[in-house]
Amino acid sequence: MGVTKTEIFTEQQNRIADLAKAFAHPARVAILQLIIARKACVCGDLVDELELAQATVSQHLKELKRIGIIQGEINPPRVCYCINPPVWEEARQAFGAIFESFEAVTCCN
Amino acid sequence: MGVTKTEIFTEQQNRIADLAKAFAHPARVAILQLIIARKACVCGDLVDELELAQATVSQHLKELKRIGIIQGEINPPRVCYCINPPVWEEARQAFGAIFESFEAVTCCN
DNA sequence: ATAATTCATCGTAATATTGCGATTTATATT
DNA sequence: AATATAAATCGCAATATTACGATGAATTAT
Repeated sequence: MGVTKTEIFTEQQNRIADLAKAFAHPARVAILQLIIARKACVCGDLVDELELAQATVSQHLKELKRIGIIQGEINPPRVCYCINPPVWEEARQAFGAIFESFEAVTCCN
Repeated sequence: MGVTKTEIFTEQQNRIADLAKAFAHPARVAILQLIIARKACVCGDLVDELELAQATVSQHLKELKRIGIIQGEINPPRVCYCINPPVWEEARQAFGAIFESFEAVTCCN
């Protein structure tokens, strides 16, 4: 039904899925990379760098904010975005744990 | 339009987005965790473990196969799934690189 | 005050995803 | 051959996502 049955999964599984969504669209990957590369926070420069309309970029930023992986500081008339370190660390830990959980033991090889 | 403009992003950005999609739905996270936990490959046991219809599980498996992160071995009448080590390693590297690229230097704190 | 800017949000359109029942395919068993 | 089992695929419905033009809100500059 296009509606994910979140209630049948664990909190952890739902959170991992959410964190993964931050990277599950190339525009968001590009936005995160730009924010990181510029160390200083980026704002509407993203619109210039990406071939996407301002409204589209704004929507991706909103999604990244919802997940919590970035934060925006209003610095009128601009808004300055940067990585939110605690959530970034949370994501690193979560994915690190998953990747470590598998030790190349497969049956079909 | 619901259609991602993949052509305006780099190969790498598109690939990372694809790899992230493997983890961007709680059902797929659960499936990967089950496959890993059972070391031996899981097949339709997934349907028993998850409260999802067989058709739904099959579709998630198809997506994971498309990405390449799992592989299925036909072992009639069952199909045995397991992690595809090279792609798993690719994902680990890709996310590792991203997470390392940020060193807690933010402007808004 | 007025105009210019930056960005968020609204509304809309198009496409994608999620989920499942029903069916099909493929093989094993009888 | 007929049946049973396992899994993929089809077709549909419902919801989500992606994208953008237009508009609105907030602030700065004139």
